[in-house]
Parts: sequence; C-alpha cells; structure tokens
Amino acid sequence: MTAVPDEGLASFIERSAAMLSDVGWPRMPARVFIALLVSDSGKLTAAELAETLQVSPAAISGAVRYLSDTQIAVRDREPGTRRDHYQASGPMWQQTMLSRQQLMKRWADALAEGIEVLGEDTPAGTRMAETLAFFRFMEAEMPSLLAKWRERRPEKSD
Amino acid sequence: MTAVPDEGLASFIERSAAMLSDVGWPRMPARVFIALLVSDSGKLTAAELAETLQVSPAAISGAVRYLSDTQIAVRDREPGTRRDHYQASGPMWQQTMLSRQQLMKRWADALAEGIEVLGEDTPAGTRMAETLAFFRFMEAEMPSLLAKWRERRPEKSD
DNA sequence: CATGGTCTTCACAATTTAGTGAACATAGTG
DNA sequence: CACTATGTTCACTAAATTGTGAAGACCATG
Repeated sequence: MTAVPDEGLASFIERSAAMLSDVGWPRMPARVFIALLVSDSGKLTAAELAETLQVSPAAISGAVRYLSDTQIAVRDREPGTRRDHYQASGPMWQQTMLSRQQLMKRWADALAEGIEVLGEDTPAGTRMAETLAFFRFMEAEMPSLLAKWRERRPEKSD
Repeated sequence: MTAVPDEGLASFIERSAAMLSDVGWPRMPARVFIALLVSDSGKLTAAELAETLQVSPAAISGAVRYLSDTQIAVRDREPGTRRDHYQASGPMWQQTMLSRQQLMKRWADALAEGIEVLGEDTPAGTRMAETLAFFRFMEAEMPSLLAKWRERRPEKSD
C-alpha cells in the first residue's frame, strides 16, 4: 500500500497524464485516471489518490466527478463504510475505442452539417462528403475488427 | 471571392474549430485549418484567412507556422509574387489517420515504458501489456483497412 | 535605390484554466 | 445525540493561453 509512488512511477504518471492533456483532457482528471490505471488493484480511494498525486482533496473531488460524469471511471462504495473507491470503467483499449467512436460521431455530424451549409455540389462540399464517407466506412468496419481482436485474445473476456 | 463568409459558414467554422480545440488543437490553427477546408479551392492567402476569420495578420502568421511545423498544411508561393498560399496537406481523412497513427505510436511507447516501470508480472503491468498488444493489433490492421477503403472509392486517388 | 506590400516578431492585456484552503455538509459510530 | 471521518463547494490566486497592435524585416518592382 505504498501510497506515494517511487520517483519513476510518479514521473510516468505525470508524463502519461500530460499526453492525455495534449488531447484535450483536463489535467487533474488525466492524472487521476492514470493513477488508477497503474495501481495494482485498479481501484483507489480519494485519500489514496490525493496522497499518490500530492494534491488536495478538493482537486480529487473535482477530478473524480469529471471521470464519473463522462463515464470514464466508476465510483463504488463498499457497504458499511463511507469511503468511495474509484476505478476505470473498462480496460484501457476499450475506453480508447469508445472515445474514438464518440469523436467520430461528432465529426460525422459536423461534416453532414457542413455539407448542407456549403452545398454538396461545391468543391468543399464534395471533399467533406468524401471524408464523411470515410468516417462512416471506418465506423462500419470497427465491429468486425474488434471481433477479430477478441478472437485473437480469447483469454481476456472484458 | 467573398472573403467574409456568410453567417452560417462562419458559425460552422467556429464550431468545427471548437471541436478541434476540444481535442487539443490550439484555437487559431484550428480555425485556419477549418477555413482552408471549407474554401472552394482549398487554398487561401494569409490576407484571405485574416479577412475570413476576422483576426489580425499576426494571429494568422502564428497559426500557419504551427500548421506548417506540424505538417498539417503546406505553404506555397507562386513565383513572381510575395503572397503565400496555404492549403491542407492532404484530404481530411488522411490527416485524421495520420494524427491517429502518431498518437498511437506515442501511447505505445508510453505503455512499453510503463510496463518496464511497473514490471510485466504486476497486475497493472499485465493490463498495460494487454493494451499495448491491442494498439499494435490496430496498427497492424490499418494498412489493409485503408486498402479496402481505397478499393471501394477508386475514383478518388489522393 | 526608394517604395509599398507582405510577413514576422515581440511585449502586452484579456481570458481561461488549475489547484488550494477553508468552510460546509453528510453519514456512520459510540 | 455529539463526534469523527469523508467528501463537496466556493472564493481566490497562480499560471498558461490567446490574440492584438506596433515595430521591424524582407523582397519585387518602378
């Protein structure tokens, strides 16, 4: 239960969180998420998170709320105690795919709207239609790709 | 050559740029990039960009430098003039895939390092190894997926 | 070789984002 | 029914980001 990670781990957490930050995550949720990932059990209490990351309880509170709201992590409380435990709501690759999917959806919607605004017969409209078609293609291909992955790694079912 | 886009287009540009901003793009480069995408020719001068987006030349200068540095857009100058033209360096779907690939690479490296820091036999190390394997799997599948896409849309060769 | 158009740099002001500490709320315990 | 452990909210400061205007650099041309 070493709450304070060794130097190497702490730096790994920080750098990984920075990568998430680079793709738009708020800083503290990113740190908390990585801290959860690198913990042995995959579960930590607010106090453990605060200790691991050397930040205030207030910061943890805000971060876990973000992670809950966005369904990246789940909060669960063992009955008979008031201590919440947090853990990532799925394996990392699954979360990656999930967020990618949501992003694709957003872009597809935006593109559809752009095509409408510009007109499908305009050069820009045509280019966007092409991109939209590509996104839809990728979306359609994902299920079978994921199936292939699961088939390859039958030992892990989550 | 209406440099100032109509209300609908302007708002479309802003909202699309905001989406890029949400995934980590600096604001102005995002706006410039979208402005290029929605332009008829796909090419605009610095002056046209400034006019379209209603921002200062200085802002455009910084943004196009960012886009050049990151190879998202290319600068080209017609001989005999001092006016630079900028355009996205490839179709949007290609850029999407490219940036995704780079991101995957970064994560793969980080994960490999994390596994080393944590030890492959630890629970967290094992989870990360699993994720790394997934990323490598996706990376390996991409070429054939792209091939399939190109096959489907032979009319567009870029 | 001076002019003017084009692009860049830089210091600065405005805005946004992060994180803290302190006060507050809430629920289980003796 | 206090008491304590846990979590949340809020006002505030520090820091990062964004975009501007003004000054400067650079080059094609008359």
